[in-house]
Amino acid sequence: MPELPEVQVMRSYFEEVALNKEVKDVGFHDSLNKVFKSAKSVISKNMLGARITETNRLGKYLFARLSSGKWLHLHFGMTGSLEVFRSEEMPRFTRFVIEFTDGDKLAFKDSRKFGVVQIIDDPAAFQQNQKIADDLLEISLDKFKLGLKRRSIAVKAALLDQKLVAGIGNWIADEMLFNCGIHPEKSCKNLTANEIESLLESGQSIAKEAIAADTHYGDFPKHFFVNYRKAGAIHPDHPHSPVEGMRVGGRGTFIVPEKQRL
DNA sequence: TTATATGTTCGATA
DNA sequence: TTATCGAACATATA
Repeated sequence: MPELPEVQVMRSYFEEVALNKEVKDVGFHDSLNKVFKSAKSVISKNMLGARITETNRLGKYLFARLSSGKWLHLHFGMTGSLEVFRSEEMPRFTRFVIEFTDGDKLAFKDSRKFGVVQIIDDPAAFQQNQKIADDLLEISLDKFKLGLKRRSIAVKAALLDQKLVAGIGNWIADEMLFNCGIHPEKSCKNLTANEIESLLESGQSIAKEAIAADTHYGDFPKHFFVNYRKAGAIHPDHPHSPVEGMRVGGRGTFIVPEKQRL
């Protein structure tokens, strides 16, 4: 579930559980070591005995500052999430566990193992090295516009590119394009200034509303397109134009044809 | 059994 | 060289 709003909600959850607590132990549970982008010894060395002093987020990337000096970076891939447990058996698909001295254990779960657990110097350096753009909630209209202008790909593919703006994922991209009445395959270079502006506004308000609803699906505003995001569904505002599925930029994509013409 | 999945990266191609 | 596209990654679920 991890796009910007989901990661923001997980950040809050992480803070509730971990802030100012001391790490007593860490546990590694991925036999293929796919999610550990730093050596396990490095993760242990930096985390054992350290406290979590603050958190940060850029797009879908979550960071936790360690009192030992470096930062823990978590990325949730397609299927990552967090869950606290204590004496129970660890949750299904747990890949990484942070155990605190008060007995709480925080599980990083990720069935598909596209997630990341890693030690980094600091979020700013990480952003630079990975060439990640500004967060959707922070980016200026100018930067957003420039990023779109210098590409000639389908607008949806551009929105999903974290080097253009950080935090948009597949459902938010569809949501934005629906709101703005833009076909996902429209080329970036054919976007009008108005369309670009409304895309950014739309993306920001979607993210904020989703965070406000705690990213709980059932609590999303009724007008959210994601509620009707499957082929054949009928959006109440467009009773005669059933939702159509297609593939754009390699991703499942849904539109209301009547509203989003090429 | 087949298709799809809320993400990112890498290699091939233009 | 640079931009774009599609495959690949590992696994679960419908």
